[in-house]
Amino acid sequence: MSRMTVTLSDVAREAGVSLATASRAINGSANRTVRPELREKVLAAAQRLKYSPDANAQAMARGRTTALGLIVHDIADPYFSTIASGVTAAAERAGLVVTLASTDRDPERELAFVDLMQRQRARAIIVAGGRSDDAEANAALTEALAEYRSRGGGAAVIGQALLGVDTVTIENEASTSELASRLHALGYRRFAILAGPEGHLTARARLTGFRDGLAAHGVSIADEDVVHCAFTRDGGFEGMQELLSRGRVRPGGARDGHVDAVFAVNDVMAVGAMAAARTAGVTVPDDVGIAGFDDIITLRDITPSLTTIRLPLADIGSLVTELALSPAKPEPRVVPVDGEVIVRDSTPRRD
Amino acid sequence: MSRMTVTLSDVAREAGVSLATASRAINGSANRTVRPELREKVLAAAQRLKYSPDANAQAMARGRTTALGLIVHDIADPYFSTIASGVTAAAERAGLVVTLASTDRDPERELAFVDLMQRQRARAIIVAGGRSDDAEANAALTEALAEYRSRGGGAAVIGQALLGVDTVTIENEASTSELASRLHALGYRRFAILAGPEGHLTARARLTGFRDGLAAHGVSIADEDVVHCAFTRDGGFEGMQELLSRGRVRPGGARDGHVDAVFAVNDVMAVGAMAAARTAGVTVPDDVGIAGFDDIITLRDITPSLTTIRLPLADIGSLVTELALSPAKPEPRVVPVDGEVIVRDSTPRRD
DNA sequence: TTGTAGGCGTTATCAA
DNA sequence: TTGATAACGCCTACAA
Repeated sequence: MSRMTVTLSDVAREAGVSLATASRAINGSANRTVRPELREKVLAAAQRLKYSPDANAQAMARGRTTALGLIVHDIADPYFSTIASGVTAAAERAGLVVTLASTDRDPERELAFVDLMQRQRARAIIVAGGRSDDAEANAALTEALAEYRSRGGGAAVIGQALLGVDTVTIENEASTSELASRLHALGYRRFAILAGPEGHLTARARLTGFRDGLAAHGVSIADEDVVHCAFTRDGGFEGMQELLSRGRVRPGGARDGHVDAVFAVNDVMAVGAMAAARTAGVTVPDDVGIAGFDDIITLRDITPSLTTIRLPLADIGSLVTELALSPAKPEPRVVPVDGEVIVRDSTPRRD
Repeated sequence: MSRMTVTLSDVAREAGVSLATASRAINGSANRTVRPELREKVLAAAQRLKYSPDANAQAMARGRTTALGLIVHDIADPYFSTIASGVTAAAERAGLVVTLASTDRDPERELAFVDLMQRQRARAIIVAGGRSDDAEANAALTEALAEYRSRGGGAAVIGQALLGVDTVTIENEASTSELASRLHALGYRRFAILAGPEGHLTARARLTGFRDGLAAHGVSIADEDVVHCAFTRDGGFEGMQELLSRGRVRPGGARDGHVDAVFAVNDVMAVGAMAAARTAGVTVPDDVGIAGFDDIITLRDITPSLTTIRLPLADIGSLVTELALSPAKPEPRVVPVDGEVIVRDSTPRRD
């Protein structure tokens, strides 16, 4: 092994120029002024020495880094990984590098990561994933982000606009309301909802919107038909089991008073619910219709195909990145994104 | 806004100690020797000033960073996102931060990212995702990684052991061979394979293993029943369409000479194939059996449930991270990981 | 135990 | 157009 590290000084010496000139030749500084002849010499020397600029040193000298922090609840979840793909794409376009944190829904780890990004002097932080109604956790994160922004960092969030920063919101209520109308128009009358965790704001909005949508048609949902459960596949599975054991959903189809359609507040829950139904000998959609939310790509081919609400997740990822990177306004911006109701085979027309 | 940035010097001054003492008090340097009394004073000052150490400056002064680079083909693909979750977990354990690149299978972007990580002086680089047989691209990446390692970086790969670095290999041939045997034992006799791209080494290994496994039972696969296609859901869909249009798979079940089971070299392809079959009025598994590879979690609930080969993807992610971080050996290590054949409803026993 | 001072690799300011 | 040289923020021998 030769010298541990080749520095710009080495290149300068090799090229027979000053450090300053070498620097200018290589990065083409603002007032680009290096005689082509010298520039060639420097570039050649750099190549010969396999010079690789130290990004940390550059960041330090320039006073700005090239990092972008992304916080997700769980990168293995297709919802988040699709958003992440949009974020990485937008970041690459902006010449930035994405630093990823998968926090497993732990507020403390979210805070820790914001702090970490602060220390890395990351250009911006993106927080994906619905908030809970844990006021303390939200306040802490709000403050951490405010502190981060007061030091010049950008920040943007996907979900609820309650962290005091630019936010891409999902039109949860409007789209679930629309979904409810569509299902009603298809002839469904008795609904149950796998509603997610009680404190989960996104879940709550979807529940509310769905209920409101039905109310507009004079249909209400009994409390016993709203089952709270985890926001995951297993949550959907267990929630449906609960409905089954309560006799709200039954094999052989809905009859007087039984549920004829189940709305799960996200796709993976809907899939879990379908599995539970299957296990119990309940046929979807013959015995009961099922709808979800998100339109996860990997799940587009399940049978029966799932009625759901499509979210442009990758676009949302790009959008939130651009928000986080654009110069901050005095007032946080809120960019709403629509969901599109997609009716598929899991909720056929009822007679 | 007060001073743009509060530095360690500010803290030192505020606490009435020297820069060195402040540094030692805050990070607890090697020979931790700071009177508790002073340490308290420094910590208090830091808190008062909301001091946040500059990770870049620290990295520079210490001569080592805290970054780990992860290269995947497509983070939205559940295969890669699950691996990524294992990588982030292991990285967090090691006190590192993961920098993510989603290269869309573009060799040039892979190279560019290795170079980028080199400049960031990342501690290690992990490359996930099967190689193609593009000798030129592989050689270029091999060289880039070698260069990176010669400068002290760690590197490890998931897939084929042909990049000259530590590798976690998947026992593609052994497991597909085993799968073939199991299917044969279930009574399947005429197979087709959705084989992925011709140059894709992982796809090729799975094809080979499957063929070999069948050969051991005296069964061979006609060339016309091996369909090359993209390594994606759409590839599986189109491949199956091809089999259908060739009349190799038909509605109403297999009869003399028709295919009674289709092996897709990964799960998302298998799902695409099932969709194509469904579209053509071919019932799975009644008319034809289908098997995949990977056991993607999100797909565990599809109907009929998919016979596949389970890979511990998250564990593989952690494992490859540990490899990349462990001190380099003169010879690259190769750690093989077994797949476990899981027979489900998509390939029931044939009479 | 604490402080002084040099160094990490670049960029940027200011003369020349 | 080029070249010294001072930052950038922190760590760490070395000295006191």
